[in-house]
Amino acid sequence: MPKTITKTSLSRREREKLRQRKEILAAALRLFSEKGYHNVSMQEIAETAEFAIGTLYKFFQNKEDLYKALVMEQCDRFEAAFLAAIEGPGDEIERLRNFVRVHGDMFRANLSFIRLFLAESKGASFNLKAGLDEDLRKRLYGFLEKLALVFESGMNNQRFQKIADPYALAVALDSVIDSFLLHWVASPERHPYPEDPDVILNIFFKGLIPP
Amino acid sequence: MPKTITKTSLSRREREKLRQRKEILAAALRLFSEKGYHNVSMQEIAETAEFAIGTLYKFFQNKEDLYKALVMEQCDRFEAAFLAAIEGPGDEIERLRNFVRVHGDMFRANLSFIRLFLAESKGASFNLKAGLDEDLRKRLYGFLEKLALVFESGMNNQRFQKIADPYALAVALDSVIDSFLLHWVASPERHPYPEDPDVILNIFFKGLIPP
DNA sequence: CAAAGAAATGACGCGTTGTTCAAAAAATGA
DNA sequence: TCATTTTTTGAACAACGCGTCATTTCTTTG
Repeated sequence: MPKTITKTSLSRREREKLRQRKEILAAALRLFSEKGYHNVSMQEIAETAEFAIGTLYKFFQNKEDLYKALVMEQCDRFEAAFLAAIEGPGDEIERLRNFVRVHGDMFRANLSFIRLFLAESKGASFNLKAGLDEDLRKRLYGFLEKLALVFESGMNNQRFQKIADPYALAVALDSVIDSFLLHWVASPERHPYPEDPDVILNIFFKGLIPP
Repeated sequence: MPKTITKTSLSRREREKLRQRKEILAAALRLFSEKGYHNVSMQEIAETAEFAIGTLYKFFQNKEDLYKALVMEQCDRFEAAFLAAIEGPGDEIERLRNFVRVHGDMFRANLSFIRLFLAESKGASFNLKAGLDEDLRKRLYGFLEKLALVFESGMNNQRFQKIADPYALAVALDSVIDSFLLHWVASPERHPYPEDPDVILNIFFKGLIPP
């Protein structure tokens, strides 16, 4: 009767549960990414994950709950990767380059989730009653403030000129990257996401109007 | 029996029909903007517009049709205004300023539609079976090509430096404006949409890295 | 004014979907 | 092995919403 569970390793039962949960979320991710919240039924998720409908309700209170958990957990991964890039080593310019690069990498590796992610974080998502979008927007703002710190720090040590408010620059850079990625998703051959981060960053680094 | 209709003025009946159609679309716009496609029922639209459900089907084949017509007609207005700005008089810089300004004006005047517009044109919209988003994306691309011409022309007559591909610049400017507007919608007092277009344009005009 | 035609109405049919729960199956442990 | 507990299952339920169409209301015309 192994009631006690070590902090680091869970009981076999619990590990099994987590595995199942992950499988359900994986199936749901695939479906939601392809068809959107309202065009996927619990029936469908259950079939794809090879569980009975009832089983889904052992893990998630309802459909909304399942969806929220899915989006939130994916966002955790994205946020962690982006933070690592902008708070890692290197000067401000190098960190911005890393950010652009990691953004591209993450999106390439999670193609199916991109559209869902952009829809939820940028465009208005009317999927859920109690706004998931609000939670996500808050997280985005929090991240943008940290990205703004990179610009601010660069301005403080004379590496950057004060051409705009740091937060505004953060907003701008993030949106430009997302736009480039969206174009890349739409037609990868016509609008490839640049290997060289400076293709994007030069828009910010260099001035359009000659000095 | 006024069967013949002048090209310019329609019969009383037809004018009446158009008025009704407009009223239905106005009601639908309000509802869809607030709650999104899937959270608005035909019942609700009918009640808001003060018609019977059946009447809606005199004007639109089905719910999707109604929604598409709504979004498309709104986009017509936006596109026309934007085109007037970037193809109007003035040098390239002035035209870009106009574009930023008009963008702000249009959005301010159509607040309720912004989120819907961004969701449909930027984020993935899974609302409809046969992609409205694809149509809109095509239109967006077409417009961006015209916006790119402004940058190209500026480069050709030495007003602009060739810091990036003109189309890339168009994508970037458009996305930055939209992002600023989205932030403004979320909290108008904290992130006001700048009266002075150069607050946004300086990100492009001036270089972050000193020459 | 009355008959014929046109338009508007909204209750209802029908399919869909989220959620429940009693029964079946599997796991447990003595 | 078998009684007991835990987990899984999926048919049944209830709610909902789109779109239809028989009926009513309004308009036109003779």
